[in-house]
Amino acid sequence: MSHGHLGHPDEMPDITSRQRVVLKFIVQEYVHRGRPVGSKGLSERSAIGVSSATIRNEMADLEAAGLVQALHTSGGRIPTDKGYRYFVHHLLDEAELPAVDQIMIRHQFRQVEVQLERWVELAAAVLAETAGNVSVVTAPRPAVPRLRHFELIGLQPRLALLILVTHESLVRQVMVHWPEPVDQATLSRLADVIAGEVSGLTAAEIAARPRVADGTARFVLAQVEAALRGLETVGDTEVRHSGLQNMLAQPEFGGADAQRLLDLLRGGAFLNAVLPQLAHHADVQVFIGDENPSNDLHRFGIVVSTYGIDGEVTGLLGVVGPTRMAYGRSISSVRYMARLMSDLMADLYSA
Amino acid sequence: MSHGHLGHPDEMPDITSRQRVVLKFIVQEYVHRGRPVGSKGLSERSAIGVSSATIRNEMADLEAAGLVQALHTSGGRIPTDKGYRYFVHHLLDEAELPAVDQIMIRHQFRQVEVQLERWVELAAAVLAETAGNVSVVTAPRPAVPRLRHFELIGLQPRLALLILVTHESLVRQVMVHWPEPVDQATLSRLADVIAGEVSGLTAAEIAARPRVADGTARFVLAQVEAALRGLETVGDTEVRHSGLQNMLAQPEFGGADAQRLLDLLRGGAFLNAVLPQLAHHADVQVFIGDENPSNDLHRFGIVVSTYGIDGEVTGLLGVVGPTRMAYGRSISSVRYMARLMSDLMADLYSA
DNA sequence: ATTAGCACTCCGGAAGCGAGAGTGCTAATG
DNA sequence: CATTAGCACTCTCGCTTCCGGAGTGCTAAT
Repeated sequence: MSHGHLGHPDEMPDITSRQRVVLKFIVQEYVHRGRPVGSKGLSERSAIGVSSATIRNEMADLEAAGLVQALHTSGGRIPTDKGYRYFVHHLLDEAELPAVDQIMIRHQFRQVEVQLERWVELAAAVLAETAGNVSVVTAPRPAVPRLRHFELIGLQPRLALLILVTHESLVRQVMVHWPEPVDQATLSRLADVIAGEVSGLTAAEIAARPRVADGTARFVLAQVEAALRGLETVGDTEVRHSGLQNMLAQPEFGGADAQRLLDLLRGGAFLNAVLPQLAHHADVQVFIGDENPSNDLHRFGIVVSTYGIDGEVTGLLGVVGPTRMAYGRSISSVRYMARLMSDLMADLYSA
Repeated sequence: MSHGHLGHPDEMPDITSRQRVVLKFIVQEYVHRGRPVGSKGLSERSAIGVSSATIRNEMADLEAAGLVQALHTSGGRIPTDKGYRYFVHHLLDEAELPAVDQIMIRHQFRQVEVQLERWVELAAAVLAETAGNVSVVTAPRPAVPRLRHFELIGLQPRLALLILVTHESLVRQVMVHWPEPVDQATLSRLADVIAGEVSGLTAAEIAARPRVADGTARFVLAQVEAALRGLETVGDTEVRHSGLQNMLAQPEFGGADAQRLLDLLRGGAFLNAVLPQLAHHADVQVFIGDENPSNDLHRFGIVVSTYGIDGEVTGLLGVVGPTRMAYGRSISSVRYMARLMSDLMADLYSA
């Protein structure tokens, strides 16, 4: 029952086992119904078998321990961020994603075109659906991409399309303006020659090579290097998201919060906030409320995992929701999707 | 002052020139402040110089003509869809986009990587920004794409990446599973041979060719044809959108409407609804409220234009907002962006 | 044709009110 | 000693009520 991997290793308050049951029920009930939960309803609806008065005492203790709070003098308790965290750490029975969902998801992936971009897209859609929240997925990036192949296709006398494929099967296309007109024959020749020399290298290795004499060749090399380097930098990574409807449907998350989240997702702020916090172990990580790095995220809960092939290509995938979210389901979904995407990457990458 | 091109050619009611002034003021004021406008405020704030009583009479006439309506017995008038339409047709002084904005926009386009996908993305962002609404942009599609070049890159013994470039400089990449292992040398040979035969052709023309004997070659051809055909069908065209924040900021557009719009934008329903309505002349078109084809759109206003090179590649670009939106600004923005994108396409496509 | 004046209507926010739910405390109970 | 019934108290929420302000149509005067 201990899941130290799911988050911060802060020591948690000691509470009795019955208090744990109460806390668990409060979290589940509040997540489910959205209303603070009181002693009476708890003693009746739960199978705990003690009277409301006893519950009240336990609740008082839980409140003293900082795990729940009462918004108003009367009106039941809701979990604090710390309460959620305790729940996620110690109280969550981690079920696998239901087999029905698993089958449905695999089926969808079989339907779709075999294409990285489509997978990422689909992963976002599926994740949003199964977790019932906003999902966030980045395309996988190689740690240090190596050039596998590149191609120059003349579009106009002074304009060509440079397509490069990395060893990790990522594709990038860039338009190149020539300083002077170049014909297709020259392009093909150039591509052949240069490809032979630099394929298998990283951007840094290409840059370190001795300079070639030919001006055009040097120019192409520079472009290739720049494009390859573009794949390295995580800064411009695009964050796919999906499922904003789910968030808007939440009553407590009116326009303002959704707006903030949108702003964060656009422009990479989200990634920059989350990424440095991500430890490198492979399992799902959870950030709840004020544990989040960015102030703008302190009303959200984040369940996130990396995926891909360790040391080769990795992407990020997770869900964002209100702190009051179904962490169990989200964790199952994220974990499953991360595994699935990793498998797909493995199929693609290694023989 | 007549702009018959902006929408439906329905005949409009005859109203006096003073009524036109009143209507214009009502639309502008309502768009700006979001509250119904009454006779008193209008007579004071506008430079019209008549008393509120006179305004009331004029308003009654406008209401009889179906151009404005009173939501409640007391509480001012708001424009009807028909009123907006009249405004857009006859009352709008169409200014060009301010020079400052133009410069700013061009600057941004110069900053960004020369790449079609980036342009589309940027166009969406810029349009949302300048129009202050949700923007919608599709990547340009050729009417009938012709193959310019394609490339086969082996990833694994039985998996290869098929990259094809059309005459219009669009790129598409598809993964191909071989029925049996094929090595890179064979791939290159295949690509060379086949490319020579089918480059310059459309999907239909490729399909019509006599069958080649070699099984693998036939397989490749089928894949190429399918991929090329995929570029023809508009069904799966992805609709980029941006600026949802702007919509959420509107008080009257709570979660429900935003949700509906999101649903529409996802899954291509939006395109399918708007596309058949689009006439083929090149200028901006406006759909207001119940003029919209889809019932789901009847609370929205749409300002949209095609862009690209006539008969060659065309895309769609526009903004969606509440019927109460600043049509003038939106039209300027859309028109300008359509021109800009068309110019960029022209640079790319023709010599 | 325009406008001042008037009686009327209706929205929207403030205030009031009771029901329901929840709380802490105390005293009784096993 | 833990548990629980009972009680007095508090607070929210939804309801009504109640104006003030803004807007309207109509009529009569200019």
